[in-house]
Amino acid sequence: MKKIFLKDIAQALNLSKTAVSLVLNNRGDENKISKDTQKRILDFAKKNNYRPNQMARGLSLGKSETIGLIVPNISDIFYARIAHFIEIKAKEFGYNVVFSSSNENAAIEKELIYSMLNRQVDGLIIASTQKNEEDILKLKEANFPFVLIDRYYPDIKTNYVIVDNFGGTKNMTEHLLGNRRRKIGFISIKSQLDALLQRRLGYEQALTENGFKVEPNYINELDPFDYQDEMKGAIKDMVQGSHKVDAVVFTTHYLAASGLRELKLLGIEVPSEVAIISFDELGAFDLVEPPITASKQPVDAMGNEAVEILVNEIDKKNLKIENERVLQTKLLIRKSCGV
Amino acid sequence: MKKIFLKDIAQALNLSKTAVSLVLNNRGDENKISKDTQKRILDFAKKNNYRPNQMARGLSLGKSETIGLIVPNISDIFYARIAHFIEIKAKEFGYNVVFSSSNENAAIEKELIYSMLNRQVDGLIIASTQKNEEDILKLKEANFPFVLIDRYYPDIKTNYVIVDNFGGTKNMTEHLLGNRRRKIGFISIKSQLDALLQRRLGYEQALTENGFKVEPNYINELDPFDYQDEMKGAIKDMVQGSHKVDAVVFTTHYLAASGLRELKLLGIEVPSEVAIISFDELGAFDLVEPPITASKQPVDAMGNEAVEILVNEIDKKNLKIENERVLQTKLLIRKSCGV
DNA sequence: ATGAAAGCGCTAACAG
DNA sequence: CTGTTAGCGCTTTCAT
Repeated sequence: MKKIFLKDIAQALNLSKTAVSLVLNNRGDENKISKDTQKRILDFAKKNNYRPNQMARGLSLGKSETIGLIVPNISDIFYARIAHFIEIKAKEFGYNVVFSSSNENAAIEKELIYSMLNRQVDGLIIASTQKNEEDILKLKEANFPFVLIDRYYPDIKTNYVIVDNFGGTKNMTEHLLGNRRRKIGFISIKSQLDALLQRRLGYEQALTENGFKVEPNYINELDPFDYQDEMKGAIKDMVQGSHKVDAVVFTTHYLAASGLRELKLLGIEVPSEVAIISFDELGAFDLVEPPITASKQPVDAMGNEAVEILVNEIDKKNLKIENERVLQTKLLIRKSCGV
Repeated sequence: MKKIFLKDIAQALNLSKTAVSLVLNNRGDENKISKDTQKRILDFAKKNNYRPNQMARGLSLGKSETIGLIVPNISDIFYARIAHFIEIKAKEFGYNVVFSSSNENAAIEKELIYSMLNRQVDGLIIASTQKNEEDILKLKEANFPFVLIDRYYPDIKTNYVIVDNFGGTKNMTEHLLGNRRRKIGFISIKSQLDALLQRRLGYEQALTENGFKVEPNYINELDPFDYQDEMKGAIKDMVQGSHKVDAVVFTTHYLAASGLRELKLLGIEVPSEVAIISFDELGAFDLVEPPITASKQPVDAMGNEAVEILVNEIDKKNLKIENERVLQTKLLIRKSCGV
């Protein structure tokens, strides 16, 4: 375990640091260093377990071979899974990943971005609060490699990998319509997030396109930090109140879970009395009673493509990878929407 | 966004780099630098958005203010949640965290440990595969700060924060016994993990202590990478076969979920035909039908304490924080165990 | 084919 | 109170 440095191996082998460095970075051949010398260096390094100090290397190279990941909350299974795929893909390209959670707070996110820049990350993957237009613009102007995931800035041209929120929700709503539900409620989160707006638009479009009209009373957007408490009222009002909704679209997995919890407490039968459907999926949605029909997001593709685009940017290979990706969700039909 | 360096601000203000560095590191007073000069420096830095290069700083200081986190799989909600708490706590102390998943593979874990060391992390938090005794020992001998979480090495004296696996499972089993279940099955994962061994011992102890004997046929340990497939057979055998078990203890949340899935497929009623109980909890276990009684692990405390112990180690403050922590689980009684 | 030397940006003795 | 100087460990130009 005792540390050995570049110069140690140079001394031991009676060579220059240059030679050693070159060989260790696989540039021995191109610098015409004798096969024999190369072998000696490599062997010695292996034998003594040489491990370059990445801070020194990074300082010298001006890069860290690290990518930064900023998400609202790493303990949200959705982001955790994305992180997982990002990690795997990043490693393929030789990058490490450092993560931080913004807690959906723009100020924190801003701080995180700069903190990561100080840390000399080579690129950034951000699931932004969408309230940091300014800093995203700065990144862009500075030509710093980054890609947005999950959420993007419609007004800024950047790399991004998102999901078709509009289409996904439209599809969900049509599924409900197809199951002869006519009074379809919509429970979402009060937020400026474009994703959430798109989900509402998708819902509305499905209705109008099919000749139904959008009933504002059927729409309820809850406080993001207080949705659990507000859910009870929302459900009562929508399902038991005068509206008598016969289905509800939940725009996130945790809303669907929370909603179902309340429905159960109120003794309301799903799907006979009310059908429910969820945008985004939870691992146990198939075990819940009734199993919840949900639109599954392609987290794997999201993570993979984000890294690919990012690394491409970093390397400036400019392989012309398409860098504005809108992925499709997949409807998993279970029992919560009836027949 | 244009980068500004320490020397830029020194030049601009006609000062030395030293002065600037000192002030920026809050050591202005102790070095008797005039309040006025300090203010000028601070103001200028703020105004020009000075951000020190952490690689340079780290190289110079010999530390990175980063802690490394190695877990089996960051997309497992259990580890994701721990990561979340670790992140928060680490930030309190001024540390960033870089994570990597070992995929429960000792070789990968080993590689990760060294890769993180190269990255000059100041300390490590590891949920180890428990197959890297050698490297853990090396860390210890090298006096490198680290703390084990979730899994530890019984034979090595280290810092660790784990959970009372034995007690938790004993408690679960007794709960079943208390509900008049007499033929209690046990489904776990085939593994060398001490945690899993302890869970089995807890189960067995509960039985013998209460005058029942351990029936090997009631115990089934599945392949970690193939448990989904093997689950069907296990359930069939145990519940429908000659054994006719009337309860089963699952040692992880994913086993419980998988087991319940099979139970449902086979049309077996829970809890009337068979009760189930889970070590460790999933967010939706209260929504599942029936809601699953589970032993909840204190992920928050686990993350928090791990960081506290680690930072204490790093700072060598030696505050004599107790550094071998065994936390208690909490049984959440729901409906899957009957009355 | 190999080595000397400068430099990445910052910190820290030490000397004034 | 401030500045000079010497590193931290590695990469890289430029001679040789």
